[in-house]
Amino acid sequence: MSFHLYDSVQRKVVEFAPLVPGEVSIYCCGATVQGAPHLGHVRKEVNFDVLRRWLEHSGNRVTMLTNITDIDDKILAKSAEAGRPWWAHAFLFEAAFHEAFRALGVRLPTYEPRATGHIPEMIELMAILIERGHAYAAADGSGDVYFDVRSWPSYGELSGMKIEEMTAAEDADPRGKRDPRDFALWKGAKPGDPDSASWETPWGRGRPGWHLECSAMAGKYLGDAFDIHGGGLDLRFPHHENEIAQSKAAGRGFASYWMHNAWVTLAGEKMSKSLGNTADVLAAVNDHGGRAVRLYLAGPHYRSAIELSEASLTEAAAQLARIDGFLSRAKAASAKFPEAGGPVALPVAFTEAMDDDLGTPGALATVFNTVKAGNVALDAGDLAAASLAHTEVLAMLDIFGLNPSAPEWAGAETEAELLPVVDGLVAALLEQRTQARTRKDWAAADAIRDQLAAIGLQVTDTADGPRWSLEK
RNA sequence: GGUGGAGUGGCCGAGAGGCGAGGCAACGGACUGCAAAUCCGUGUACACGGGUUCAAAUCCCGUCUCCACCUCCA
Repeated sequence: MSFHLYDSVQRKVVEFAPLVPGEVSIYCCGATVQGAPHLGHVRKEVNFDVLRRWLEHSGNRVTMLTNITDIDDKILAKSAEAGRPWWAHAFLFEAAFHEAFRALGVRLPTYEPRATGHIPEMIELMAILIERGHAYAAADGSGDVYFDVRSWPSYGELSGMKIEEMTAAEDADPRGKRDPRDFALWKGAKPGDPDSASWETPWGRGRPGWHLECSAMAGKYLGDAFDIHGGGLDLRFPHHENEIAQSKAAGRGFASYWMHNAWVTLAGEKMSKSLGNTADVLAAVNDHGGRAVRLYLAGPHYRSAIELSEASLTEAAAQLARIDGFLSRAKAASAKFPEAGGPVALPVAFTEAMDDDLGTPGALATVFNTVKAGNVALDAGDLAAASLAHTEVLAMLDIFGLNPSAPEWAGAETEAELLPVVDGLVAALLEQRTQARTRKDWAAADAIRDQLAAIGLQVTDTADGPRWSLEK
């Protein structure tokens, strides 16, 4: 079975066929860098990072494009509040997003263009749309440029909404719009806006509307047509609907497939800045570890809402501990493993699950089944089977981005440098404990173990001798 | 009002006509000096009411509840 995905336009799972076999282009709407990232934001990054890894594993060269919206109403408003230039504000939070991604092992996209760096491409796109009769400069001379939704018959193809049934926002100021449902491609500069926040166009000074930048940048880096467009479910309307309209009306093929990830919820409600129910990414990583948070986000299916709680993060950490427990057990025995022959094939159940619309829950179940099989093999002294399970588990964790020895988790250099030192010290103590146990001095043996436990080191006795691990 | 989605065991979370995904927690057992880890075992779950079918968590009809989007949102 080849890769299948749920396409939000067709509303069903369909076979995936890239425009160019072996090459996949993905555009994924990125952050508006107006404030700090929360767990909801990073779910999208983790989900699409797993998609990217899976497509690459399946033999594709993936070009991943994620934009940064570094100019918009909120950035201007919030930077003014904070008393810093809008561009400094945007950069501050761009860095915060990057830090959150790093903490979760999310790889940087292939390209990550900023909206403000692509004004000429936007002007070009607007010129085409105006020429074709799909856009117009506002009659009030404000410098606004609008897309004429009535000029585009298939407007609504993604969201399923009909223009007649759309209710215009109550507080919307129609300004120079011909129809209240027309959306802004470009926003004319307003009095009081910083000079640096507007650019010259044939229709007056102004700045990009939110929707236009994505079409302009996707066109520049991925071409008129590309494979997958992704983003959060809330972007389906209006943002993605508008992207489709303005791109196709300009004669571009745009995306073949649309993928949308669901929410992280808190008490059943979507996490969002406007509701104020956000959870800080770095705090969660600090409490539970980046890999546990990543597992929490990547384990459930990307189209299911997931409820955030302290318990759900703790459980993810427990799941990871089970996997890591096997990995360290297998590593301890690996010196005796037979030579591996050839590349590792992933378990069929894993591949089938992932090929079916990125079925991470089924794929994760396969990880656990393989962990169990590996533990059974270790118990039975079946080194060949244990070795196979070990390599399979690592290969599956690579797809999830959870392989503990992968570069993205080796980031903490000091940790990596200190590890051999700690290992040597603990080994010396464990040697003393082993001697105490040999002479059945349980009090002394337990004292050493308790001492280590007190500083967060857990000692486990195994047939191959004691092992230690850090409590999370 | 329009457009989508959801309700599954103590908890999280898959599945989408027939065999109980997986994990966490709990209980029993094996192993262990003890513990931890590991393994073995233990569950008659699918919002409610009808219907179709040999068979329904899954399909149909109705009802209830919740969530999201409708030009700010991952």
